[in-house]
Amino acid sequence: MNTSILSSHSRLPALIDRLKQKGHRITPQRVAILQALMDNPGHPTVEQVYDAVRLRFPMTSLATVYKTLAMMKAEQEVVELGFGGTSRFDAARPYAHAHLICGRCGTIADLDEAGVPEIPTSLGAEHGFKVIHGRVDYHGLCPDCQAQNPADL
Amino acid sequence: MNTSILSSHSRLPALIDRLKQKGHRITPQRVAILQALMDNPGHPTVEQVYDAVRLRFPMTSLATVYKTLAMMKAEQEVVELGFGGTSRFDAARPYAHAHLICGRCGTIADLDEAGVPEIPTSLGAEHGFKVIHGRVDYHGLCPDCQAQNPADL
DNA sequence: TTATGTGCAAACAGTTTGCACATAA
DNA sequence: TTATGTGCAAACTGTTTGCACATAA
Repeated sequence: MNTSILSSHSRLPALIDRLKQKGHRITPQRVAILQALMDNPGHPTVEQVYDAVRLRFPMTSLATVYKTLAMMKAEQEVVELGFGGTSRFDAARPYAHAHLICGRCGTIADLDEAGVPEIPTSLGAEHGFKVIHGRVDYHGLCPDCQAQNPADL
Repeated sequence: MNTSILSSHSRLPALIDRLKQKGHRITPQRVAILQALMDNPGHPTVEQVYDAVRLRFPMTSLATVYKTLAMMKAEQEVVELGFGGTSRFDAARPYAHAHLICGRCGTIADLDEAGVPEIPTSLGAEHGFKVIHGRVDYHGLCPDCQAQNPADL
């Protein structure tokens, strides 16, 4: 179990309050979706969120998951990360992390606390762009794929 | 016109040679696709590459563009960048650049030569991961969207 | 009570694939 | 000559939407 001081236990109620104050209703489905997002330390696909949600609320539909994620994205509570075909979602976590993405097998590994530049809030001042979330990806080849096709490298 | 010292004029023949040496045939369609990729300083969608290609070779099909891009990705001559729904492609350019992505309107702006960390080749040594291409995105709100809905921010 | 959210199923958009024909080497 | 690439159209996958019903506030 994740024992991070930033686990969902401390962040979920605050998130619910923020959504309520913006006029969104808090349904059991949404609570389950929010929990699934905050409990997942990775970058789950919509399908993975859906599966996690159904453990609590089996009657939740995929469409509702999509709609709720869209709402949260609009409220900037979540960041949509496109990795190739499928979208993945990342609850706007306060700590930065980089991704190691294998171009051959598609594996996405996390690289916490390394190689990630601090988010330059100065960007806002210079370009008028308000930065919510910084993302760093390293595309390349994972060890397995390097070993499998040495001739191609 | 792009007057960069790294323009397609100097890079295209070398790219063609590399593909030939790997056993790929060089068809007129492929040349047009390669040129379109190298001439585009941004991160074109498949459709945009397709449109550019048709200016030279109107008979080129979309399927061929997809197939050629897949081949180039496998050969690591191009990086596929997923931004939300559609994929975009970036000829593996030797200079780093960051993206400013507006979560509301979807605009993607380039931020050359700023905020981009040098690609840590040390990653390879530590994790066995061979880095081909580093990517830095800043998700947030563009100036226009900040102005349009100040109440939501 | 009533504006908002849910669930289903149909519609969509982007991407991939199979196969007959064309062609680079 | 022949293995490889092309083009078409059909198939797929992930995502979005319309609408009747349910429900949080």
